[in-house]
Amino acid sequence: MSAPTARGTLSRQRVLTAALAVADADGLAAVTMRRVAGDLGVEAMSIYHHVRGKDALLDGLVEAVLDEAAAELTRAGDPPRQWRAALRHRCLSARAVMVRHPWAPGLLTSRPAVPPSAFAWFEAVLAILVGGGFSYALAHRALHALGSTALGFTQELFTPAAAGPAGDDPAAASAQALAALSRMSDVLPHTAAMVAAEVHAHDGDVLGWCDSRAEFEFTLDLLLDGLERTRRAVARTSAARA
Amino acid sequence: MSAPTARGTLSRQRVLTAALAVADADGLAAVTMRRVAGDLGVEAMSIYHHVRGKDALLDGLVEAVLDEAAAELTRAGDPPRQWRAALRHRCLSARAVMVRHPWAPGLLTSRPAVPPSAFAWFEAVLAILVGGGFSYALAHRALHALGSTALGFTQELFTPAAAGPAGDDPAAASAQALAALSRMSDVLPHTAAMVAAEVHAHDGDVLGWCDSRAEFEFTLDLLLDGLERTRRAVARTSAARA
DNA sequence: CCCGACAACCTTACGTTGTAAGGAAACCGT
DNA sequence: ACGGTTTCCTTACAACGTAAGGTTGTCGGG
Repeated sequence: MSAPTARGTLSRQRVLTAALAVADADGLAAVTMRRVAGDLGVEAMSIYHHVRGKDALLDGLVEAVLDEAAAELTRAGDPPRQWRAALRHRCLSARAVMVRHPWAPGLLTSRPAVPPSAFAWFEAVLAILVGGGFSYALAHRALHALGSTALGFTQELFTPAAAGPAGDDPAAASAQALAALSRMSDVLPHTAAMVAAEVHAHDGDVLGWCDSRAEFEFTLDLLLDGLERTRRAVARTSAARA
Repeated sequence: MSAPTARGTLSRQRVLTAALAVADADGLAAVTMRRVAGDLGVEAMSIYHHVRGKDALLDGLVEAVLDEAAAELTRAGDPPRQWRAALRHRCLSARAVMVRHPWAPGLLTSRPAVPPSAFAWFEAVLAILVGGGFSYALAHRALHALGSTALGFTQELFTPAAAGPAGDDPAAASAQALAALSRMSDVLPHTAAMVAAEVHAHDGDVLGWCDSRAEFEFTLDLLLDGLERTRRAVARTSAARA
């Protein structure tokens, strides 16, 4: 017969890396319980002993990607001191990882809740910003602006679903998210501080404090201003050459 | 018995609007052949006579959303003359529609190929930009910069898959995309012109002509510059007040 | 040395999905 | 009235996620 299956050879890690290999090779759609198990020489149900289910597997995948991003960050050398360079450094590192795993951005934004490991990333970005003299309000806007484009992910950061189950009551969910966040203020000091500052500024309007319309316009104007400026710059240089 | 099903009552339009209703009500995951058919009082297989399959149904959905965006555009009044205001107008219209259909951005970016109707949108944006004095090169960058954030969608615009089936040869696919595009130069003059200009500038490096790394850095710097500027502006006003 | 407990792993099975194949029924032009 | 075409239904299958429970390997204590 074939060699008896080596017992005790599976593990959450092995499952996750197998899933990642499948995604890299054949895309996210190919990441199937049966396929991942098969690649490990094992039956589908077996991996349920190491991963709660498909959703947990996908969560594990984003976790893996974010870990890789963190690794990439250190691999790319010491972070610059200046906030601008430091942010650039971070964004380019994130992008490098996303390019390696083209399925990652889609997965990130499709996850129902913000993966916990992502909070660490945001916290670091926030630290850079406030360290560079940004107010929490502006840092908040900056986070959104850099969001989908530069960080490669970010959906609605503090969307109700981010905090855990809270029925269908958005107010309760929001309050719950706030509570969860303040409980983590030791690990995520800047994030917690930012939320506190914003909540205070909007004076209890907890639901609307992340006014995405305003965020959107802010980002949009940032881009439009920048485009206008470079347009003028280009016009000037070509005029000078003539 | 129940009333005999009225024949000839179905149509691609009815199927599409039913699917859109399902997506709005219960999310994109609820858009199932059986569910959509059921909501139309019909069996699953029946709608295959009006839609080639699930994929075509989803394509139809994005088409519907983009049509709605076009409608929103005219509903929001005459477009401003200035390129800046005109672009802003367009982006905000797009956003309004995306907000109405939260599942839309995810669907847009998850579609394997750029939906044809999206090209019309890009063409219009390009027209605004070149009308405002942008070179094709800069307009191209602007398109990417506004991309995911401001337009709400845009993935890799001219990704090989955009042009149709071409096996696994990226070079062939790219050439095919170019050919398809030049064939449409009457409908999409600016798009075709931009591509032509860029191809010429990069002198045959067809594969890398849409260097996403450069695009990324351009957008990133646009944002960082803007952030720095507003940070300084805020610092100034608060200093003046003190 | 054996043996009971405990993982790790497999088997079977169910409900759901997309869709291929072909049958029945209504409509339409002649 | 009737043949053809369109429209819709029935049946069926493969692939998916996963619940339930059986089997087998490993290991510590008697």
